Amino acid sequence: METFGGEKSRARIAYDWRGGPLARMIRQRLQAARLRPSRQRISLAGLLFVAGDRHVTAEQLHREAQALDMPLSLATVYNTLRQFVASGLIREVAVFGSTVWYDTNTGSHCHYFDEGRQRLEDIPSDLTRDLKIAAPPGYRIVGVDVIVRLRDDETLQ
Amino acid sequence: METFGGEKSRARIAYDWRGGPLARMIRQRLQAARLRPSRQRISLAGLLFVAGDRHVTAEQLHREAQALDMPLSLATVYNTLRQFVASGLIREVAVFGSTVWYDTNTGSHCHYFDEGRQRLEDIPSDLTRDLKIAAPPGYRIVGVDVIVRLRDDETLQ
DNA sequence: TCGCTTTTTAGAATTATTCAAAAAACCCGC
DNA sequence: GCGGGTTTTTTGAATAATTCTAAAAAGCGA
Repeated sequence: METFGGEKSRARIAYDWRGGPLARMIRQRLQAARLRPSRQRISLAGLLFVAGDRHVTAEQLHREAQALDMPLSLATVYNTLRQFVASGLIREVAVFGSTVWYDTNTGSHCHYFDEGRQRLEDIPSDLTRDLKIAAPPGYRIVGVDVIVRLRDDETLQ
Repeated sequence: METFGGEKSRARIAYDWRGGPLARMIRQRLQAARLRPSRQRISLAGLLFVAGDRHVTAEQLHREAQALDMPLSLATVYNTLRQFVASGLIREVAVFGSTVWYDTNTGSHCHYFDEGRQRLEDIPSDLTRDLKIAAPPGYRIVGVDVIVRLRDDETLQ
């Protein structure tokens, strides 16, 4: 096991991976979505798509990027997440509270929200398949959000 | 058909109903929830519970109260709605966007959200009955929110 | 009515997010 | 590789929804 070992080398790692094979895949993904592969977009896409399904807020993602010395502003995180949503790379999830959550899994599925730890997670099975929903006349369904709010037994009382 | 006919008489109506039979029922409801029946709480409960199921934001409710010359501040509307939620008189609904919605129907049911007109409505049948949800070990389910987002055909394109 | 507690209020503070304009980065043809 | 037009990013201000704070008002029991 190896630690990162200091500011400089972390910076190099954060910078260097942008030339690697992972970065090439991400560039392709961005290009397919007609988004110019800028440093910042590649960095953020890296964080989002490297490790399976993720659920993050803009603030969280920004902190993560900073911890890895990826130079980008909070505004860019917000902009980029919005663009990624618009391009269908990720999706928004409506949760209680004032914060918007982003989910890298764009398929049809539902969420648990842990109110104590403020964490969002996928529900393994797709519950929405069981729902028989019809749009009222004159309307079209643009999305279905199911969120199951949880409290862990300690927090509960 | 009769109009309200001017500021004064609207003010009297808004004030006077607080002595009537409706107000008595609302007082009882507040008392049952261990909330002191202040003018403001009675006024707001009146707006919320007189006319069947309602879906409102704090801002909307405040405007409504002002239009009826009920004297109360926006902060009170926010406080009161939070207390009503805590007492189980109403419930919150998680919707996209930064605004919290309140629903006077506390039973298990789902919602349509009209994104064009920004309006929330109950879905007649209770879809959640079809959902087979289990809490992960160590957790308890404190609520299930299903919101079906709609666009009307004009707004759509 | 008096006095104690709860509630309300106005306005400041906070939080999450968006906006606007300037600076920087990207990309194309040469 | 280099200028020039376009796209992105950035900083800081602006906004929107909500909460907080301390003081004033209202409610309530003796």
